[in-house]
Amino acid sequence: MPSRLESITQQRLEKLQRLRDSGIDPYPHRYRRTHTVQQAVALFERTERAGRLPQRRLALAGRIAASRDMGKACFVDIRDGTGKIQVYFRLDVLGAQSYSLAKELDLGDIIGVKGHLFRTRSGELTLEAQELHMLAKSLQPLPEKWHGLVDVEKRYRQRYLDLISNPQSREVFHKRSQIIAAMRRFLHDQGFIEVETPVLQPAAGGAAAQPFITHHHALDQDLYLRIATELHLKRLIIGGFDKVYEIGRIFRNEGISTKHNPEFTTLESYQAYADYHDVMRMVETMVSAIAQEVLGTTQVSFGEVTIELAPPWPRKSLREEIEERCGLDFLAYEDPASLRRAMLEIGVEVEETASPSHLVDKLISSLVEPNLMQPTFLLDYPVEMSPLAKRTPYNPRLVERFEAFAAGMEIANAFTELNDPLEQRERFQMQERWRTQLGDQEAERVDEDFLLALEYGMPPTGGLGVGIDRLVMLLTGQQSIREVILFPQLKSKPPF
RNA sequence: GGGCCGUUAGCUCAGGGGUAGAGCACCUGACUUUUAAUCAGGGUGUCGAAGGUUCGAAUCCUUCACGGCCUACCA
Repeated sequence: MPSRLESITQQRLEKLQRLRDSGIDPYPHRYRRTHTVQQAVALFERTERAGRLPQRRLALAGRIAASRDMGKACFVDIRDGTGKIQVYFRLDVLGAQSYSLAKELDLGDIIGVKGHLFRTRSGELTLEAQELHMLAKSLQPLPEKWHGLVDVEKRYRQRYLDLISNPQSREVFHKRSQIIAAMRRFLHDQGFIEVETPVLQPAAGGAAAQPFITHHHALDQDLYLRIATELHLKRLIIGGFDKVYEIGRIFRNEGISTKHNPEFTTLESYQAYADYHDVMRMVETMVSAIAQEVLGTTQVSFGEVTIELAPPWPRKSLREEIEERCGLDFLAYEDPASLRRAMLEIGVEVEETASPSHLVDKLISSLVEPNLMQPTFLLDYPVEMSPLAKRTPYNPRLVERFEAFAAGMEIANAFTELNDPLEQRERFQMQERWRTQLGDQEAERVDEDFLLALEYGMPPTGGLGVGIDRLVMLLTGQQSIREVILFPQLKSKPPF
């Protein structure tokens, strides 16, 4: 006995053969449509308002999303990239031969139809087809029309089915595109130029993370996929591009969760002669401008809460914020071991081998981050966890760095960039010591090539990193990063 | 990595020791303005996989695979 799947496919294959036998190419090379669905609707509504009867014959094309067969007439809904419209086939209009083709249509087939528009008795705008062409025969059944595709794994593995059957999913990715376009416009209007820097690097730096490793055969050399775009963009500031940005994919060889995908997209921007206060103003202005442009509002819903993105966002000292949350002043501890003991007392456990940079980070991620629903800037981080940022004038143990939080997520990270090449070398060396002594695989390495660039002189600079995927989550109300990445990373499955 | 939950027809889901079920989709027939079309008929399946318990396993047990959520690490 053939399986269920094979028998369906067999039925479709027989239909396919019948099409070919009757001289119809089921996969023609092109179809000249005159209008998209959206354009057709707009055209009809214009003529309707002008009190005229639409005369013009239109050619539309799309995938069959539903069909209602009435015997000697039938209705199908077709969908293209712009919308859905009903098509009406009549035996007496179409003729026996074309009508028999219409009767053979399956949900999922892609067709072209030519005819004119009218309104049915119930007022639905409909194209009465005088011609019908098969543009691509579908051999697989589509998910159910009413519930759509629900199976989460299938939605991610076969995203095209998700997009065909779930309008909400189409909407999220459409918005993602608009968000990134709005971001580019904003940066362009501010005088930033967009650049591209290498993904393949001899050493991965610019962030605390483990890289993916690969190998170049011709060079016979190991290369790393970038974990940040930071160090190359600063080289461009040194090169005299005063405002640069890159929107690009970066790769981190770490865990996967609702907030983490191994490859994700960041915006990094660098502005000469600016500090982190200037960058703060830019972030709050940019995010609210994007929301206004794409969503038409600066208020977004996220789970149970409504988030107001209009500037100004509150600025709070990281040190005071942590002290408010748990009574612990991280500056009161001179060495990592005593801070670690104090954290243990308030129930925050950290591994024995954790490097100093991990300690405060742990306090932030467990106590602060989940509680910051409204957009908030936290300012001035410990120097140990920010090897690329400049110290504050008022306390050498802190750097001019901020992170922006919203919806319980970190969405941006920025600092006044360290431009003293000798101090930068010392900071790298401190990181290198953690790597060798504490086994901190995420510590920065001494990057001689970057240090050489710094030695030529980098102007005072404000730098910024924004997690685009998380920003899209925030603006579309999605609770999982997989809902805003078209093809999220999943474990491979054995073939069917 | 740890914990909990899930995997049954193409899709959405019931069924929890005794012949494999429903709706949609699909197939056959009727119907020339339907729209979750309607009406009559048809079940198309490796119950995620492999072992085990049992007279008998979709159901109970073990292991494994994949996924979801929480947790740990990171952004």
